[in-house]
Amino acid sequence: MSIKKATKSLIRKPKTDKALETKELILFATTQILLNEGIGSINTNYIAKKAGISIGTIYQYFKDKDDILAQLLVRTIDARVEVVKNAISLGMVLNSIEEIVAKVVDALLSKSSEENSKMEFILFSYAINNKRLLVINKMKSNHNFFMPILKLLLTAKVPSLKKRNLEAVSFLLMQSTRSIITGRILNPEMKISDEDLKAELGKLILAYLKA
Amino acid sequence: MSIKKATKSLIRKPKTDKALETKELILFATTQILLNEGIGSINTNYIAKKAGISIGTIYQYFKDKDDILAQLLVRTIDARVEVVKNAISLGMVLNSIEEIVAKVVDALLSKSSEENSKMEFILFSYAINNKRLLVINKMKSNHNFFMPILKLLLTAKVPSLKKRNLEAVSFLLMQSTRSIITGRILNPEMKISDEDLKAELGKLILAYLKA
Amino acid sequence: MSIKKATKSLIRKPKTDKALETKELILFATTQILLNEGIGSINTNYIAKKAGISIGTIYQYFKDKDDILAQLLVRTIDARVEVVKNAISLGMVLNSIEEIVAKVVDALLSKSSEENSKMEFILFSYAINNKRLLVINKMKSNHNFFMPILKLLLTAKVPSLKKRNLEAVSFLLMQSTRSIITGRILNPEMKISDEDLKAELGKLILAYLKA
Amino acid sequence: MSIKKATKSLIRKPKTDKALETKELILFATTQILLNEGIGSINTNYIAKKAGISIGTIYQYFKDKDDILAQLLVRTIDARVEVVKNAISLGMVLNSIEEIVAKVVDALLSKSSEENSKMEFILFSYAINNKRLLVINKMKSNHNFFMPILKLLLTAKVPSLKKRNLEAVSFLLMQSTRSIITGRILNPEMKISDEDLKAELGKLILAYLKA
DNA sequence: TATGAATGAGGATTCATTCAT
DNA sequence: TATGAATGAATCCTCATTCAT
Repeated sequence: MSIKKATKSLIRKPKTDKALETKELILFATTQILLNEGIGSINTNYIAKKAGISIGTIYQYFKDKDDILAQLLVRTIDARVEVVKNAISLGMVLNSIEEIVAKVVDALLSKSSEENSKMEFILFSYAINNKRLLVINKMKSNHNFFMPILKLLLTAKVPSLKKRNLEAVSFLLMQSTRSIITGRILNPEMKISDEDLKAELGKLILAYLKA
Repeated sequence: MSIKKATKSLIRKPKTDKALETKELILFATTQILLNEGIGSINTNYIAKKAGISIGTIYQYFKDKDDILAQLLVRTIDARVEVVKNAISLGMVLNSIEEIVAKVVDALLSKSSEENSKMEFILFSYAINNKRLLVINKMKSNHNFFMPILKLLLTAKVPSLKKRNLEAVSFLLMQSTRSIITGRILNPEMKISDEDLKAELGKLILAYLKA
Repeated sequence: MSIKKATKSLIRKPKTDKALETKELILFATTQILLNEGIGSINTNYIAKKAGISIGTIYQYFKDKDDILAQLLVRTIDARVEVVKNAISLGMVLNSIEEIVAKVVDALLSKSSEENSKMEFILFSYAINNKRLLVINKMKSNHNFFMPILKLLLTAKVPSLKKRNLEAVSFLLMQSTRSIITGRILNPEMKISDEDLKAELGKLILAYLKA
Repeated sequence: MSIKKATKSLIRKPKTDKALETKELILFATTQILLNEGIGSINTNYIAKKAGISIGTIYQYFKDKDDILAQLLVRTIDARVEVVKNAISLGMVLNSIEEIVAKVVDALLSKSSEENSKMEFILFSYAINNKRLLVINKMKSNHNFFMPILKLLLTAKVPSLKKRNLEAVSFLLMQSTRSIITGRILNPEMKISDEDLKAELGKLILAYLKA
């Protein structure tokens, strides 16, 4: 997450259990601060305090502050990929497109995905706004991994899509889905029920696929 | 040794042409920095330098740094509202829903809206991530102004919508559209042509409305 | 763009000897500047320079500049209380009122109390003039601690006082004494000898008590 | 009130009524701010605003900020002198010392003297704390003017004083009186009534004179 | 005389990072 | 490995004062 110098790099790769735990402590504390107080409250001394360790220790495990955020974003993205994978992989490829969409939408909008979505928004916009290349590349590599699978699935299930710009279709689908998830989180007092939201998102995706 | 002095803010409300011009200079410089270097590069001394004025002058017209960004976001949002207004207002209420959607999509994705969209993303995520209430309220009041109009238009043109949760439908439409616009800007090397994007976004909206 | 971040204050409570020493260094440097150059010359960079530390270190131990002054005033007040306590506590309650007054006056006007008195004037008037509540409250709590003792002592030694407004008597005694001490310090070229001053102050107090 | 440079000095000595009024406006606004908000809220732009004039105009009548405060202090001191003069001058030299003391105490502690006392405290401690020579000298010249008169009066009325250090006696009297006046103002919630305070101050002075 | 836009030195504070122990 | 004291560059903001109109 840093474009700066590349001098010393004696970052410990934690091997002992204890060390691994310490690293988790740091990432956990950071997550808590991000979710509860926002990225404006993130600073290394505060993270150390929340994690119950000393500031020096942070630098045993992370190159710098951005490194913490970057690793956290990577985790967050991976977690979301996992969610989607789990929603589909269960032999579901045999199901109808309606069922698949329902499953995926359900997984993405589930309560358990909420924190991840919020983290993704916070960290992603931070990375974008500060031109953090590492993170942006991670997003892209992720995109590149997912796109072929999505395209394959789509053309298999909705043959009519073959005639359309699949790149664009996938892009629209992903962006829409992402923004609706985030929108709900950023508007906690929104009156729309989870059920309605899931139903409408499913409807939007299917209608668009068959358009 | 505990209570701060509450000096009245002596912000100048520019009345001279000269003063008004200076204020514009500051806002323009800030915009340039935001678009070209990102919000991470924003600092008052740099703004002053870019604007060709002294640091003190900034504080004649703005309460603090955030005040500059807030005023800029307000402008940005107003500009987008204007774009949509212009796209619709031309007696177009008589046209078909297809034509209306095409016009609006065209306006929103036009080259001239690009900077605004980027600004909106930068400033909005900054405001959200730093819990800036003023801005969030501005977004809401804007939302509250637009929603009734949107609902009216939708039910008039697509009667079948009356049976659905209009709140949810509007929310999905607005979020999707917004994120697709932003997504294109954040991915400048994306291979999808503007024409394809406009066509697909129109398709998405119409398909969803008729779903 | 309107609400400030409320980062928890990460003030170090010095536990190492080193740290404790550093904090003393800061307080000592501040005292020197106050006594020699006046509160108009106080600024954090200058304090750091005089203390031989970096500016950041100050903020490891003090919330802000006022916090340094406040802690210094608390010390100053406590020191004066100590002076009076020591002057009386030595089984002196058995002595005559004349002896007690003489002892207290002697202690308060002693050379060793001079710096304290000057500090008290400087810091107290700063606190008053800038509406610093913390300090004012400290003064009051101090007053509340001392008043009952003073009243007890006075009525025991000068029974006739029972008929008078003890609150007022104590107030006049304390204010007069304080201002005479300060007056001498603020007028270093005054021609009155220390002996004369002590004698006269004693006379004033006793005469008033017996009035 | 300034030890700084002595370059340009094109200070207007107001001759027209209008100009005189403007100067009064400035002094009045400054007084209001000092009394209501404290010296920490004094700044030239704020004074100009409160006075309803432009910042530039201030510099037509005053050399710099300190000049305003200095002129205000001179006025304040003169006003107090006037109060004492008026209390005595009315052929009262023929009265008893008890009557004279009562009159003076009454005048000094009167409601109409309150603002003056507060101003004196604020401005005087400001001047002392910032080593403003002009003001300190004004205080001294005032002192030098008053001392002989006070001494004359005292020896005439209380012959026994001739044996004592008159310099010291006068000093103690003036300091005590001053501090009691100020003390009351700085402790507005003090429970002692004005009547009691006046009576006690009179008692203190007389008892001391006859000691 | 009056205006008020502009200036910029001065001073307060933050926070990522280093390094001796 | 862990600690935490120390650093100081970076940034924000204030306010007395000037000067062109």
